[in-house]
Amino acid sequence: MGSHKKEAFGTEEQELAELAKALAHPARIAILKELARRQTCICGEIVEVLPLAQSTVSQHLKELLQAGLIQGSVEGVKSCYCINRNAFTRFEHLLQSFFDTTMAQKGCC
Amino acid sequence: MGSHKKEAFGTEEQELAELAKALAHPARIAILKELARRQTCICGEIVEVLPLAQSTVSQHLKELLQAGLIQGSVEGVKSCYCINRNAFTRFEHLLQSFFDTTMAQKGCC
DNA sequence: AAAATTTATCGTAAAAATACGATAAAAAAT
DNA sequence: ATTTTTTATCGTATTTTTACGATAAATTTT
Repeated sequence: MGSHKKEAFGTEEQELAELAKALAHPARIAILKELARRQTCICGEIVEVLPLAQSTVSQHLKELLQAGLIQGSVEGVKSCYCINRNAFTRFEHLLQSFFDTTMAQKGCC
Repeated sequence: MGSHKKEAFGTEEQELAELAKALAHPARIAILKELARRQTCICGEIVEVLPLAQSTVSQHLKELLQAGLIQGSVEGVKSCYCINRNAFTRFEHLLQSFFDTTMAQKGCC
């Protein structure tokens, strides 16, 4: 019990679910917004903006990285993150086709 | 410790995160697609389509209900679910403004 | 060289999500 | 009236997520 079972679904569904999961916490949405807001894609000032400990923010950043929504590069002792626009575009396309499918017909309830 | 901390963020961020979380599992995406596919918004044939136990599907349906993405009505012994188009529209708007914000400028990495 | 800064990772704890079987409750069929 | 069907809920086990403090590793600053 409590297993995965996610492999049993289509790859598009899995992909969309993964990306949606990355957005499934307000902290990560806030991080993405903050990364977009700063013209310099600077890093751990994010920690100052969020009401979370540094290690927790680092963990959220890691999840966003794994989902592919952000990119990171080390710059001296500071790490620099920024939005991965390609992944965002892919995300938009997946959502588009999802909404196209689900909103196609009138509701019946 | 594993507390919430979600209240510390903006309501729009919380709202979007909630909706994204509802999409954060392929089974729920598959359920929504199936509900949209059938012209009659019928119910637990979903169980036959998904590779999950009846109780698990029921649990996923409950989460979709709580997120507001579907509506349910009891019809005799069968329960009938269908997509809540209003919630979907709201979801689309929230995503729109999120993408508008995050895709506004060129990446810098 | 020593101290301070920055960030990732480890360890840990608590909470939430995932999944199933068993069971209950209600309606339909026999 | 009894049996069957349908679905929600309960109990439980496992896994994942969330969060923090402590620490390590690397680079600056002093």
